[in-house]
Amino acid sequence: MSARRLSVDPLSAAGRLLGATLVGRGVSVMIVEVEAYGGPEGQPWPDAAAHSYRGVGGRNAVMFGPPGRLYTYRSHGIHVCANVVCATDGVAGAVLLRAVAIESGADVAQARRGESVRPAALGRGPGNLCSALGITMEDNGIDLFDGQSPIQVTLGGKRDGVAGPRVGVSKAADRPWRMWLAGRPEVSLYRRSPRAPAPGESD
DNA sequence: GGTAAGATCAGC
DNA sequence: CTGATCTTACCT
Repeated sequence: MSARRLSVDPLSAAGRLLGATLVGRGVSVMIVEVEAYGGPEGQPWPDAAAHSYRGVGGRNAVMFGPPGRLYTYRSHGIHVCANVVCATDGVAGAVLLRAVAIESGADVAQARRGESVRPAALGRGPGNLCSALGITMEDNGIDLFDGQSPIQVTLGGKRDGVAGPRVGVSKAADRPWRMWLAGRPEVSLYRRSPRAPAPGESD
């Protein structure tokens, strides 16, 4: 089982997921943009921006479980976002999927997103990506390496990733834990969270 | 028991 | 820039 290849720190796992293939629900995509997230103080990668920072809670239990599972959460009460869990059982770590390039099933993705959405934007953004792939909160915790799962991942692919600061977070906003494939039109434009302190400020 | 903020997105 | 919409965490 190659979920073992995700038994590493979040940034390394992010690098391994870049260029990987995700298949399920009539669509096949390549991952082109991700963000790494750590865990609480006292664990290997304390990360104030992570959902797991305050310890195991209601929604984030999957983040503390074994690698290779899907961790979904609802954002702003509206969108669903998806992470791939990394590290080891008991240690929190995950990689947020931020953008994908549709390889096949673009018609299915287009139907889910709406006919007016441009092709490069079909899988751009964490919420949009889940919409395009048909991922819902029902999928929280599924094993992406299990052939029975509705969504499955295959590692291996490009390794020419570029790193920069994370998008949307108000804490630890300067940490360069976002990675993407340079030149890909599906990658979202960087914009700092309006709630984040000025660059370089401690928080 | 109340409230504010949030790993977002689309439309002005 | 703002509204939509709801869950969680933290406060009194």
